[in-house]
Amino acid sequence: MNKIDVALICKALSDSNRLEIVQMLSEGEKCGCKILERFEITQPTLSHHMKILVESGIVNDRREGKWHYYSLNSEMIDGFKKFIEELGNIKDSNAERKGCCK
Amino acid sequence: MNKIDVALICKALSDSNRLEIVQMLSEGEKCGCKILERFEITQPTLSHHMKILVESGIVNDRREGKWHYYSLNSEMIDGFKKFIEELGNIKDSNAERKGCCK
DNA sequence: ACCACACATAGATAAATATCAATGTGAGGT
DNA sequence: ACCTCACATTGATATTTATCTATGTGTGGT
Repeated sequence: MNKIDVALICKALSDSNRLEIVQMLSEGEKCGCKILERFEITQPTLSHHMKILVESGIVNDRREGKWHYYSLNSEMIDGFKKFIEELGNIKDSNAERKGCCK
Repeated sequence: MNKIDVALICKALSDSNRLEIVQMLSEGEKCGCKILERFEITQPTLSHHMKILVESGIVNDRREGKWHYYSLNSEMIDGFKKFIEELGNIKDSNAERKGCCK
């Protein structure tokens, strides 16, 4: 997973409504109206948020009849976690800080 | 660490320039001008990005004479990692999906 | 054929964001 | 005192975003 993908996922998670939706989906697959119940937003707004989550790749959208079932894309989540896990892990390679601005 | 903090950090990481800055800081503490060298942005733009990173809490700013030394705030990074690590971990609690839209 | 329901799309608006050129600030060196 | 350097702040602008109301689309039931 590259920097652009990760930045996109971060953008998707940078809204606390969307973050909460992802947490909800940790409980398992859920349909749109079930998600809508838990928020004080209108249906078009939820639709907008779901689109962003799906386009970032971390949420799957499965249609069945009238309904849309949303779930987490665990491959994507795992890739994202791996990237984040490596953030801040010091690489000795060129960890010198001697020369600065000179 | 709560949802709002995490959303703020995600917002900070949702720009690929800033994501790259954080990766750079994984190498160790760096001063602003050293960071600026690696990007094709102006100094005010970098200043703007650094402010967002510092305000999100994941980057520290240490002044020394004329310089600003930036480094990762490992407590914050760890808290963030912990939160992300738990994303998508299924909680059995109420993982039923039987009733939907009815 | 019609209606109700779940969801999407369009259009509008207010707020936030990324970026720049220009200018301010504060520290060190001469 | 003056200049230079590292960085911040101030507008300004173009783009993106979150949200709404209103309307469209497709599916299932009667």
